[in-house]
Amino acid sequence: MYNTNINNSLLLWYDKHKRQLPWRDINDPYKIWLSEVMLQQTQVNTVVPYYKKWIKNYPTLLSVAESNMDDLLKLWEGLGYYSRCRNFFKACQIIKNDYCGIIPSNINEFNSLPGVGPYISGAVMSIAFNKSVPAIDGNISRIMFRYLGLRNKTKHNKKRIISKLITFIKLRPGDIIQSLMDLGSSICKSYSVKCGECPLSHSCKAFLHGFPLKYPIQKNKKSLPKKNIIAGFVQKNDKMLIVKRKDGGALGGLWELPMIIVSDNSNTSLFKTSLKNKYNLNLKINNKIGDIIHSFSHYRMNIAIFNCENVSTRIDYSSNNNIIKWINRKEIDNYAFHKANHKLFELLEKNNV
DNA sequence: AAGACGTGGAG
DNA sequence: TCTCCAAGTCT
Repeated sequence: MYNTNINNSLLLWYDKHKRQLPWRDINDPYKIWLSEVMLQQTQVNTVVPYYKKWIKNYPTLLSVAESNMDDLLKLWEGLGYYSRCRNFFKACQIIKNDYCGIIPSNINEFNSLPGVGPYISGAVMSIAFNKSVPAIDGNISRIMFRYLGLRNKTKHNKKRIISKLITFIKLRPGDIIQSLMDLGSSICKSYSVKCGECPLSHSCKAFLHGFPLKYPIQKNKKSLPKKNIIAGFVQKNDKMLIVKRKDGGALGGLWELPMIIVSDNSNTSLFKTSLKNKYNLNLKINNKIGDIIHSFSHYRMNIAIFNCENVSTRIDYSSNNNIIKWINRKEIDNYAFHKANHKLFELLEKNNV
């Protein structure tokens, strides 16, 4: 059941080729966990500066648990998938309150925390606690499909992959898991392979069959839907209006210029109505400043931004529990905005608005 | 179970 | 410019 040869080959390769990363060669489960959360669907080079900045500000789990959502989101700003940040914060608070601040080394307890799924629990168990628990991320999945010569991502095949991985990880499980991820990022990539440098090629079925890139079969994706959006640069005296997005939804907890989805973003009447309904603001909408394009993983948006004046006579902005603020342009850095806003801010600068 | 959820980089 | 991807999880 235990594959000594593969275990040795991987460890030899890893000891020679492992990447030096800020979360390597430590066994603090808090730091390992944080790195895994940040690395979800996100490239290593993107994560490194965010990870360093976070650890500098929050060196311990307790410091996170005692922080607040706004400050944490500000550190996460630009990294994307913001529910990761919200869930990590919640999970740290749960550990503080229910586990005396100690990260549970029991996989079922750890796996029950928000934002912790099968991959992260396996990764933390193996890397931080040195337990022989499999962890399957995109890299390891691809490598194992190729290694076993499997093409279809069926439930049955996924089970075979887990069983096979378990035979690899008896000795130094955390290093084996990380060696496979390094292998997947440098040698056994989605669209290119260097089988000549791979420590597994001698027993890799996809390699032996001659066409490793054909394993596994990729699903073709649907094209991105497009959404038209109107945003407003709304001024009152020297300040501009920003609004906070509702927790829980997309980009939850982040700030943005007021914006709405419309079918035709040259028609501003709906925008005017929306700001009246949501914030009890009366707007005079002036010239269009420009457009920006911004894509998410699941849709592409075209945002037209208009110059607006607040002409409300009454100061009553508390309707519907919507949180808004009037800020000076110099205060932008104090709030976490999603990327589309930074593109809009650049546009304002460029047009001397 | 398929779609939502962000962003930047590579080709 | 466009498409696909990069250490997944939640609903």
